[in-house]
Amino acid sequence: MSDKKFQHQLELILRGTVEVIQFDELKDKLTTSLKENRPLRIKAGFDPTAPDLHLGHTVLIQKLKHFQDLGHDVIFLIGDFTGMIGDPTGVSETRVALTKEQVLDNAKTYEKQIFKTLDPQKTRIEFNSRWMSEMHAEDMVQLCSHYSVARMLERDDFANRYREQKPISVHEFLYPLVQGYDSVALKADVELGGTDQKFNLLVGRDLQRDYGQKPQTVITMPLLEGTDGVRKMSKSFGNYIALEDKPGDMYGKIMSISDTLMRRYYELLTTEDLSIIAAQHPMEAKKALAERIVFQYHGEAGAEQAKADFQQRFQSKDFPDEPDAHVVLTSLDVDSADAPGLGVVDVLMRTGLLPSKAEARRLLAQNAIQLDGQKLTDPNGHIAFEVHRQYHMKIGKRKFALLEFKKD
RNA sequence: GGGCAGGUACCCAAGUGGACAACGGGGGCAGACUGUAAAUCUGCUGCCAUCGGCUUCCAAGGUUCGAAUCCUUGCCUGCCCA
Repeated sequence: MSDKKFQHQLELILRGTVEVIQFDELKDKLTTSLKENRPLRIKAGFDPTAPDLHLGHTVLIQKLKHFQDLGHDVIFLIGDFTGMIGDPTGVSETRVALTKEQVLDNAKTYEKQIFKTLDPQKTRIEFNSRWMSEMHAEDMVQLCSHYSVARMLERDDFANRYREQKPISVHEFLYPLVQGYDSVALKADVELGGTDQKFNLLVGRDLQRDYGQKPQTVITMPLLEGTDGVRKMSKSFGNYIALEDKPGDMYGKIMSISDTLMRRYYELLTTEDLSIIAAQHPMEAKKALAERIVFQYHGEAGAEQAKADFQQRFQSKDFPDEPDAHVVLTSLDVDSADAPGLGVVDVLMRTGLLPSKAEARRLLAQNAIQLDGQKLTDPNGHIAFEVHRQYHMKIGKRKFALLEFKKD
Protein backbone atom coordinates (compact mmCIF):
# COMPACT_ATOMS: atom_id res chain seq x y z
CA MET A 1 0.00 0.00 0.00
CA SER A 2 2.59 2.51 1.05
CA ASP A 3 4.64 1.15 -1.79
CA LYS A 4 1.98 2.25 -4.22
CA LYS A 5 1.84 5.64 -2.64
CA PHE A 6 5.56 5.86 -2.93
CA GLN A 7 5.51 5.04 -6.63
CA HIS A 8 2.80 7.59 -7.23
CA GLN A 9 4.79 10.31 -5.52
CA LEU A 10 7.94 9.45 -7.34
CA GLU A 11 6.26 9.49 -10.72
CA LEU A 12 4.70 12.87 -10.29
CA ILE A 13 7.89 14.33 -8.90
CA LEU A 14 9.99 13.09 -11.77
CA ARG A 15 7.65 14.27 -14.47
CA GLY A 16 9.47 16.73 -16.75
CA THR A 17 12.62 16.93 -14.66
CA VAL A 18 16.04 17.10 -16.22
CA GLU A 19 18.16 15.86 -13.39
CA VAL A 20 17.85 14.68 -9.82
CA ILE A 21 20.92 14.84 -7.60
CA GLN A 22 21.02 12.39 -5.88
CA PHE A 23 18.22 10.13 -6.96
CA ASP A 24 18.75 7.53 -4.26
CA GLU A 25 18.78 10.24 -1.67
CA LEU A 26 15.42 11.43 -2.89
CA LYS A 27 13.99 7.97 -2.60
CA ASP A 28 15.27 7.66 0.95
CA LYS A 29 13.82 11.00 1.88
CA LEU A 30 10.46 10.10 0.42
CA THR A 31 10.41 6.76 2.17
CA THR A 32 11.21 8.33 5.51
CA SER A 33 8.73 11.07 4.91
CA LEU A 34 5.96 8.57 4.22
CA LYS A 35 6.89 6.33 7.09
CA GLU A 36 7.14 9.08 9.67
CA ASN A 37 4.40 11.14 8.14
CA ARG A 38 6.69 14.12 8.02
CA PRO A 39 6.42 16.30 4.92
CA LEU A 40 9.55 17.30 3.06
CA ARG A 41 10.58 20.90 2.84
CA ILE A 42 10.71 22.02 -0.75
CA LYS A 43 12.44 25.26 -1.66
CA ALA A 44 12.42 27.24 -4.86
CA GLY A 45 13.86 30.72 -5.11
CA PHE A 46 12.75 33.62 -7.28
CA ASP A 47 14.41 36.86 -8.13
CA PRO A 48 12.19 39.86 -7.42
CA THR A 49 13.96 42.21 -9.82
CA ALA A 50 11.39 41.70 -12.54
CA PRO A 51 7.99 43.03 -11.61
CA ASP A 52 6.16 40.03 -12.91
CA LEU A 53 6.45 36.37 -13.62
CA HIS A 54 6.18 34.77 -17.02
CA LEU A 55 5.37 31.31 -18.29
CA GLY A 56 9.01 30.31 -17.96
CA HIS A 57 8.75 30.64 -14.20
CA THR A 58 5.64 28.56 -14.10
CA VAL A 59 7.55 25.42 -15.01
CA LEU A 60 9.00 25.59 -11.53
CA ILE A 61 5.77 26.68 -9.93
CA GLN A 62 4.00 23.71 -11.48
CA LYS A 63 6.58 21.45 -9.94
CA LEU A 64 6.06 23.09 -6.57
CA LYS A 65 2.39 22.44 -7.07
CA HIS A 66 3.07 18.77 -7.60
CA PHE A 67 4.93 18.59 -4.31
CA GLN A 68 2.20 20.54 -2.60
CA ASP A 69 -0.46 18.20 -3.89
CA LEU A 70 1.54 15.35 -2.47
CA GLY A 71 1.38 16.95 0.95
CA HIS A 72 4.86 18.36 1.22
CA ASP A 73 5.76 21.81 2.55
CA VAL A 74 6.44 24.24 -0.19
CA ILE A 75 8.56 27.34 0.34
CA PHE A 76 8.43 30.11 -2.21
CA LEU A 77 11.59 32.05 -1.53
CA ILE A 78 11.87 35.61 -2.70
CA GLY A 79 15.47 36.68 -3.07
CA ASP A 80 14.89 40.22 -1.96
CA PHE A 81 18.27 40.54 -0.30
CA THR A 82 20.09 39.62 -3.46
CA GLY A 83 17.63 41.66 -5.46
CA MET A 84 18.43 44.77 -3.52
CA ILE A 85 22.12 44.45 -4.15
CA GLY A 86 21.40 44.53 -7.87
CA ASP A 87 22.71 41.80 -10.06
CA PRO A 88 25.16 42.84 -12.77
CA THR A 89 25.03 39.40 -14.33
CA GLY A 90 24.64 39.33 -18.04
CA VAL A 91 27.28 40.72 -20.20
CA SER A 92 25.61 43.86 -21.34
CA GLU A 93 22.97 44.96 -18.94
CA THR A 94 23.79 46.21 -15.52
CA ARG A 95 20.67 45.96 -13.51
CA VAL A 96 19.74 48.86 -11.38
CA ALA A 97 19.56 48.08 -7.72
CA LEU A 98 16.01 48.05 -6.43
CA THR A 99 14.67 49.88 -3.47
CA LYS A 100 13.01 48.04 -0.64
CA GLU A 101 9.64 49.40 -1.73
CA GLN A 102 10.03 48.14 -5.26
CA VAL A 103 11.07 44.72 -4.05
CA LEU A 104 8.09 44.48 -1.73
CA ASP A 105 5.86 45.68 -4.50
CA ASN A 106 7.13 43.03 -6.84
CA ALA A 107 6.75 40.45 -4.12
CA LYS A 108 3.09 41.38 -3.78
CA THR A 109 2.61 40.83 -7.48
CA TYR A 110 4.33 37.48 -7.20
CA GLU A 111 1.99 36.32 -4.48
CA LYS A 112 -1.01 37.23 -6.51
CA GLN A 113 0.37 35.34 -9.47
CA ILE A 114 1.56 32.16 -7.80
CA PHE A 115 -1.63 31.72 -5.87
CA LYS A 116 -3.36 31.12 -9.15
CA THR A 117 -1.51 27.84 -9.06
CA LEU A 118 -0.48 27.18 -5.48
CA ASP A 119 -2.67 26.91 -2.42
CA PRO A 120 -2.21 30.07 -0.32
CA GLN A 121 -3.01 28.16 2.86
CA LYS A 122 -0.25 25.68 2.32
CA THR A 123 2.44 27.85 0.79
CA ARG A 124 5.12 29.43 2.88
CA ILE A 125 6.57 32.63 1.48
CA GLU A 126 9.98 33.66 2.69
CA PHE A 127 12.30 36.54 2.00
CA ASN A 128 15.99 35.90 2.29
CA SER A 129 16.53 39.34 3.75
CA ARG A 130 15.01 37.91 6.92
CA TRP A 131 18.27 36.20 7.76
CA MET A 132 20.67 37.87 5.36
CA SER A 133 20.22 41.43 6.52
CA GLU A 134 20.79 40.24 10.09
CA MET A 135 24.01 38.56 9.17
CA HIS A 136 27.15 40.10 10.58
CA ALA A 137 30.18 40.83 8.48
CA GLU A 138 32.18 38.18 10.24
CA ASP A 139 29.55 35.59 9.44
CA MET A 140 29.67 36.69 5.85
CA VAL A 141 33.42 36.24 5.80
CA GLN A 142 32.92 32.89 7.42
CA LEU A 143 30.43 31.96 4.74
CA CYS A 144 32.85 33.00 2.00
CA SER A 145 35.55 30.81 3.42
CA HIS A 146 33.53 27.76 2.50
CA TYR A 147 34.19 28.16 -1.18
CA SER A 148 37.25 28.70 -3.34
CA VAL A 149 37.64 31.06 -6.26
CA ALA A 150 38.69 28.22 -8.52
CA ARG A 151 35.46 26.39 -7.81
CA MET A 152 33.48 29.56 -8.38
CA LEU A 153 35.06 29.90 -11.76
CA GLU A 154 33.78 26.47 -12.66
CA ARG A 155 30.36 27.92 -13.01
CA ASP A 156 29.62 28.14 -16.73
CA ASP A 157 28.55 31.69 -16.63
CA PHE A 158 31.66 32.83 -14.79
CA ALA A 159 33.96 30.61 -16.82
CA ASN A 160 32.66 32.03 -20.08
CA ARG A 161 32.87 35.59 -19.02
CA TYR A 162 36.32 35.09 -17.61
CA ARG A 163 37.48 33.52 -20.83
CA GLU A 164 35.90 36.24 -22.93
CA GLN A 165 37.48 38.92 -20.79
CA LYS A 166 34.16 40.27 -19.70
CA PRO A 167 33.68 41.86 -16.31
CA ILE A 168 32.88 39.82 -13.23
CA SER A 169 32.24 41.76 -10.06
CA VAL A 170 33.37 40.28 -6.79
CA HIS A 171 29.93 40.47 -5.27
CA GLU A 172 28.61 38.17 -7.96
CA PHE A 173 30.51 35.45 -6.20
CA LEU A 174 28.25 36.06 -3.25
CA TYR A 175 25.19 35.05 -5.19
CA PRO A 176 25.74 31.32 -5.16
CA LEU A 177 26.90 31.55 -1.58
CA VAL A 178 23.89 33.46 -0.39
CA GLN A 179 21.54 31.25 -2.33
CA GLY A 180 23.22 28.23 -0.85
CA TYR A 181 23.04 29.69 2.59
CA ASP A 182 19.31 30.16 2.15
CA SER A 183 19.06 26.39 2.03
CA VAL A 184 20.94 26.21 5.29
CA ALA A 185 18.68 28.80 6.89
CA LEU A 186 15.58 26.99 5.69
CA LYS A 187 16.89 23.47 6.27
CA ALA A 188 15.65 22.55 2.82
CA ASP A 189 15.21 18.89 1.93
CA VAL A 190 14.80 19.57 -1.75
CA GLU A 191 15.55 22.59 -3.91
CA LEU A 192 14.09 23.12 -7.35
CA GLY A 193 15.62 25.24 -10.05
CA GLY A 194 16.15 25.64 -13.75
CA THR A 195 19.06 23.85 -15.34
CA ASP A 196 20.93 27.15 -15.38
CA GLN A 197 20.75 27.12 -11.60
CA LYS A 198 22.53 23.82 -11.19
CA PHE A 199 25.72 25.34 -9.89
CA ASN A 200 23.98 27.43 -7.28
CA LEU A 201 21.84 24.53 -6.19
CA LEU A 202 24.89 22.38 -5.70
CA VAL A 203 26.57 25.05 -3.62
CA GLY A 204 23.56 24.73 -1.36
CA ARG A 205 24.36 21.06 -0.89
CA ASP A 206 27.98 21.78 -0.04
CA LEU A 207 27.11 24.48 2.42
CA GLN A 208 24.46 22.44 4.15
CA ARG A 209 26.97 19.67 4.59
CA ASP A 210 29.53 22.11 5.99
CA TYR A 211 26.95 23.51 8.37
CA GLY A 212 26.11 20.05 9.61
CA GLN A 213 22.88 19.50 7.73
CA LYS A 214 21.77 16.78 5.43
CA PRO A 215 22.36 18.07 1.90
CA GLN A 216 19.28 18.97 -0.08
CA THR A 217 18.26 16.98 -3.09
CA VAL A 218 18.62 19.06 -6.19
CA ILE A 219 16.00 18.82 -8.91
CA THR A 220 16.53 20.73 -12.11
CA MET A 221 13.81 21.60 -14.58
CA PRO A 222 14.22 22.52 -18.24
CA LEU A 223 14.24 26.15 -19.24
CA LEU A 224 11.19 27.00 -21.25
CA GLU A 225 12.02 28.46 -24.64
CA GLY A 226 10.58 31.89 -25.32
CA THR A 227 8.26 32.81 -28.16
CA ASP A 228 11.19 32.83 -30.58
CA GLY A 229 11.54 29.13 -29.92
CA VAL A 230 15.28 29.38 -29.49
CA ARG A 231 16.41 31.24 -26.43
CA LYS A 232 15.10 30.72 -22.94
CA MET A 233 12.11 32.77 -22.06
CA SER A 234 13.30 35.94 -20.47
CA LYS A 235 12.23 39.46 -20.04
CA SER A 236 15.48 40.83 -21.37
CA PHE A 237 15.12 38.90 -24.61
CA GLY A 238 11.60 40.21 -25.04
CA ASN A 239 10.41 36.72 -25.92
CA TYR A 240 8.26 36.18 -22.90
CA ILE A 241 4.62 35.66 -22.13
CA ALA A 242 3.94 37.37 -18.84
CA LEU A 243 1.30 36.11 -16.45
CA GLU A 244 0.12 39.69 -16.28
CA ASP A 245 -0.25 39.97 -20.03
CA LYS A 246 -3.74 40.90 -21.02
CA PRO A 247 -5.83 37.87 -21.97
CA GLY A 248 -5.86 38.87 -25.61
CA ASP A 249 -2.11 39.38 -25.77
CA MET A 250 -1.45 36.15 -23.98
CA TYR A 251 -3.69 34.25 -26.34
CA GLY A 252 -2.17 35.94 -29.38
CA LYS A 253 1.38 35.30 -28.31
CA ILE A 254 0.69 31.64 -27.81
CA MET A 255 -0.96 31.41 -31.22
CA SER A 256 2.09 32.87 -32.88
CA ILE A 257 4.56 30.30 -31.65
CA SER A 258 5.76 27.54 -33.93
CA ASP A 259 4.13 24.13 -33.89
CA THR A 260 7.27 22.60 -32.49
CA LEU A 261 7.30 25.04 -29.65
CA MET A 262 3.66 24.40 -28.98
CA ARG A 263 4.41 20.74 -28.27
CA ARG A 264 7.12 21.83 -25.91
CA TYR A 265 4.72 24.09 -24.06
CA TYR A 266 2.27 21.24 -23.75
CA GLU A 267 5.01 19.10 -22.33
CA LEU A 268 6.20 21.57 -19.74
CA LEU A 269 3.13 23.57 -18.87
CA THR A 270 0.36 21.04 -18.88
CA THR A 271 -0.26 17.46 -17.89
CA GLU A 272 -1.86 16.57 -21.21
CA ASP A 273 -1.11 13.31 -22.91
CA LEU A 274 1.24 14.32 -25.68
CA SER A 275 0.22 11.58 -28.08
CA ILE A 276 -3.32 12.97 -28.18
CA ILE A 277 -1.97 16.41 -29.00
CA ALA A 278 0.14 15.04 -31.81
CA ALA A 279 -2.96 13.59 -33.43
CA GLN A 280 -4.79 16.91 -33.54
CA HIS A 281 -4.59 19.59 -36.18
CA PRO A 282 -1.78 21.88 -34.99
CA MET A 283 -3.91 24.96 -35.09
CA GLU A 284 -6.67 23.36 -33.06
CA ALA A 285 -4.17 22.07 -30.56
CA LYS A 286 -2.61 25.50 -30.32
CA LYS A 287 -5.94 27.17 -29.74
CA ALA A 288 -6.72 24.70 -27.00
CA LEU A 289 -3.37 25.43 -25.41
CA ALA A 290 -3.86 29.17 -25.61
CA GLU A 291 -7.30 28.87 -24.15
CA ARG A 292 -6.29 26.71 -21.24
CA ILE A 293 -3.34 28.89 -20.30
CA VAL A 294 -5.34 32.09 -20.49
CA PHE A 295 -8.03 30.34 -18.47
CA GLN A 296 -5.56 29.49 -15.75
CA TYR A 297 -4.38 33.05 -15.27
CA HIS A 298 -7.40 35.08 -16.25
CA GLY A 299 -10.33 32.83 -15.55
CA GLU A 300 -13.11 31.71 -17.80
CA ALA A 301 -14.35 35.12 -18.87
CA GLY A 302 -10.86 36.20 -19.89
CA ALA A 303 -10.30 33.06 -21.88
CA GLU A 304 -13.63 33.31 -23.68
CA GLN A 305 -13.09 36.93 -24.52
CA ALA A 306 -9.56 36.34 -25.78
CA LYS A 307 -10.70 33.47 -27.92
CA ALA A 308 -13.56 35.43 -29.44
CA ASP A 309 -11.39 38.47 -30.05
CA PHE A 310 -8.75 36.40 -31.77
CA GLN A 311 -11.35 34.74 -33.93
CA GLN A 312 -12.70 38.09 -34.94
CA ARG A 313 -9.49 39.96 -35.56
CA PHE A 314 -7.40 37.37 -37.25
CA GLN A 315 -9.51 34.55 -38.50
CA SER A 316 -12.56 36.36 -39.77
CA LYS A 317 -10.43 39.46 -40.28
CA ASP A 318 -13.23 41.55 -38.83
CA PHE A 319 -12.90 44.75 -36.95
CA PRO A 320 -12.83 43.81 -33.26
CA ASP A 321 -15.54 44.73 -30.78
CA GLU A 322 -12.89 46.23 -28.59
CA PRO A 323 -10.42 48.16 -30.71
CA ASP A 324 -7.04 49.18 -29.34
CA ALA A 325 -7.86 52.86 -29.59
CA HIS A 326 -10.92 55.01 -29.94
CA VAL A 327 -10.26 58.45 -31.33
CA VAL A 328 -12.90 61.11 -31.08
CA LEU A 329 -12.20 64.30 -33.00
CA THR A 330 -14.02 67.54 -32.56
CA SER A 331 -14.02 70.73 -34.52
CA LEU A 332 -11.05 71.86 -32.45
CA ASP A 333 -8.94 69.12 -33.97
CA VAL A 334 -9.67 69.64 -37.62
CA ASP A 335 -8.72 72.28 -40.12
CA SER A 336 -12.22 73.40 -40.85
CA ALA A 337 -15.45 72.61 -39.06
CA ASP A 338 -17.43 72.72 -42.27
CA ALA A 339 -15.28 70.23 -44.10
CA PRO A 340 -13.68 68.34 -41.25
CA GLY A 341 -10.47 66.60 -42.19
CA LEU A 342 -7.04 65.85 -40.89
CA GLY A 343 -3.73 64.58 -42.24
CA VAL A 344 -3.41 60.81 -42.12
CA VAL A 345 -0.19 61.02 -40.17
CA ASP A 346 -1.83 63.19 -37.55
CA VAL A 347 -4.74 60.84 -37.29
CA LEU A 348 -2.38 57.94 -36.77
CA MET A 349 -0.61 59.83 -34.04
CA ARG A 350 -3.90 60.54 -32.33
CA THR A 351 -4.47 56.82 -31.87
CA GLY A 352 -1.47 56.71 -29.56
CA LEU A 353 -0.52 53.40 -31.10
CA LEU A 354 2.61 54.63 -32.87
CA PRO A 355 5.84 56.00 -31.41
CA SER A 356 6.56 58.73 -33.96
CA LYS A 357 5.38 60.40 -37.11
CA ALA A 358 8.31 58.93 -38.96
CA GLU A 359 6.99 55.50 -38.05
CA ALA A 360 3.54 56.49 -39.28
CA ARG A 361 4.97 57.59 -42.63
CA ARG A 362 6.92 54.39 -42.91
CA LEU A 363 3.84 52.28 -42.36
CA LEU A 364 1.92 54.27 -44.95
CA ALA A 365 4.69 53.77 -47.47
CA GLN A 366 4.58 50.06 -46.71
CA ASN A 367 0.88 49.61 -47.39
CA ALA A 368 0.25 48.80 -43.76
CA ILE A 369 -2.60 51.23 -43.12
CA GLN A 370 -6.21 50.61 -44.01
CA LEU A 371 -9.24 52.81 -43.56
CA ASP A 372 -12.53 50.98 -43.90
CA GLY A 373 -10.78 48.33 -45.93
CA GLN A 374 -9.06 50.79 -48.27
CA LYS A 375 -5.31 50.95 -48.23
CA LEU A 376 -3.89 54.37 -47.51
CA THR A 377 -0.45 54.84 -48.98
CA ASP A 378 0.16 58.57 -49.22
CA PRO A 379 2.16 59.95 -46.30
CA ASN A 380 0.80 63.37 -47.14
CA GLY A 381 -2.74 62.10 -47.46
CA HIS A 382 -5.75 63.62 -45.83
CA ILE A 383 -8.86 62.08 -44.36
CA ALA A 384 -12.17 63.83 -44.76
CA PHE A 385 -14.64 62.99 -42.01
CA GLU A 386 -18.37 62.81 -42.12
CA VAL A 387 -20.05 63.81 -38.91
CA HIS A 388 -20.88 60.96 -36.52
CA ARG A 389 -19.73 58.29 -38.87
CA GLN A 390 -17.39 55.66 -37.44
CA TYR A 391 -14.26 54.83 -39.35
CA HIS A 392 -12.33 51.62 -38.94
CA MET A 393 -8.61 51.98 -39.16
CA LYS A 394 -6.23 49.06 -39.28
CA ILE A 395 -2.60 49.67 -38.46
CA GLY A 396 -0.28 46.85 -39.38
CA LYS A 397 -1.70 43.44 -38.80
CA ARG A 398 -2.62 43.68 -35.20
CA LYS A 399 -3.67 47.18 -34.28
CA PHE A 400 -7.14 48.54 -34.74
CA ALA A 401 -8.49 52.00 -34.09
CA LEU A 402 -11.99 53.39 -34.22
CA LEU A 403 -12.26 56.97 -35.47
CA GLU A 404 -15.11 59.39 -35.43
CA PHE A 405 -15.74 63.06 -35.74
CA LYS A 406 -18.26 64.60 -33.41
CA LYS A 407 -19.74 68.01 -33.81
CA ASP A 408 -19.72 69.85 -30.51
C1' G B 1 50.87 51.86 -8.64
C1' G B 2 52.90 50.99 -13.97
C1' G B 3 52.11 49.29 -19.22
C1' C B 4 48.68 48.01 -23.13
C1' A B 5 43.83 47.57 -25.56
C1' G B 6 38.92 49.29 -25.71
C1' G B 7 33.87 52.23 -24.90
C1' U B 8 29.68 53.37 -31.93
C1' A B 9 22.16 52.99 -32.56
C1' C B 10 17.90 47.54 -29.01
C1' C B 11 22.35 43.72 -29.25
C1' C B 12 26.90 42.30 -31.88
C1' A B 13 30.01 44.99 -34.97
C1' A B 14 32.53 48.17 -39.22
C1' G B 15 34.20 53.07 -39.76
C1' U B 16 39.93 56.12 -37.54
C1' G B 17 39.46 64.29 -40.22
C1' G B 18 34.91 65.86 -45.11
C1' A B 19 31.22 61.55 -49.84
C1' C B 20 28.30 59.47 -42.10
C1' A B 21 22.04 59.38 -39.57
C1' A B 22 26.93 56.22 -39.86
C1' C B 23 28.78 49.23 -43.81
C1' G B 24 27.29 44.30 -42.23
C1' G B 25 24.73 40.66 -39.03
C1' G B 26 21.00 39.68 -35.24
C1' G B 27 16.51 41.48 -33.31
C1' G B 28 12.11 44.36 -34.33
C1' C B 29 8.29 46.30 -37.73
C1' A B 30 5.75 46.02 -42.48
C1' G B 31 4.31 43.63 -47.27
C1' A B 32 3.71 38.78 -49.99
C1' C B 33 2.63 33.66 -48.64
C1' U B 34 -0.17 31.23 -44.40
C1' G B 35 -3.13 28.46 -39.71
C1' U B 36 -2.07 36.11 -36.91
C1' A B 37 1.50 29.75 -37.83
C1' A B 38 6.71 28.43 -38.45
C1' A B 39 10.03 28.65 -42.64
C1' U B 40 10.94 31.70 -46.99
C1' C B 41 11.20 36.21 -50.12
C1' U B 42 11.10 41.76 -50.24
C1' G B 43 11.27 46.50 -47.94
C1' C B 44 11.87 49.54 -43.63
C1' U B 45 14.34 50.35 -38.97
C1' G B 46 17.14 58.53 -34.96
C1' C B 47 13.56 62.82 -34.98
C1' C B 48 10.81 66.85 -37.44
C1' A B 49 9.61 68.39 -42.20
C1' U B 50 7.42 69.53 -49.17
C1' C B 51 12.92 70.71 -50.92
C1' G B 52 15.32 70.62 -46.47
C1' G B 53 16.52 70.80 -41.38
C1' C B 54 17.67 69.04 -36.30
C1' U B 55 19.91 65.94 -32.35
C1' U B 56 23.41 61.45 -32.24
C1' C B 57 28.95 57.51 -32.07
C1' C B 58 30.90 57.10 -22.97
C1' A B 59 31.08 62.57 -20.66
C1' A B 60 32.99 67.49 -20.57
C1' G B 61 36.19 70.75 -22.80
C1' G B 62 39.61 71.91 -27.02
C1' U B 63 42.01 71.96 -32.21
C1' U B 64 39.80 72.64 -37.20
C1' C B 65 36.20 75.93 -42.42
C1' G B 66 34.67 70.82 -40.97
C1' A B 67 35.26 65.56 -35.76
C1' A B 68 32.37 59.13 -34.49
C1' U B 69 37.39 59.95 -36.27
C1' C B 70 42.83 64.45 -33.73
C1' C B 71 44.21 66.64 -28.49
C1' U B 72 43.15 67.21 -22.98
C1' U B 73 40.72 65.71 -18.70
C1' G B 74 37.27 62.59 -16.42
C1' C B 75 34.27 58.07 -15.98
C1' C B 76 33.82 52.85 -17.27
C1' U B 77 35.77 47.79 -19.01
C1' G B 78 39.42 43.93 -20.19
C1' C B 79 44.52 42.03 -20.30
C1' C B 80 49.68 42.06 -18.59
C1' C B 81 53.35 43.58 -14.77
C1' A B 82 53.73 44.87 -9.46
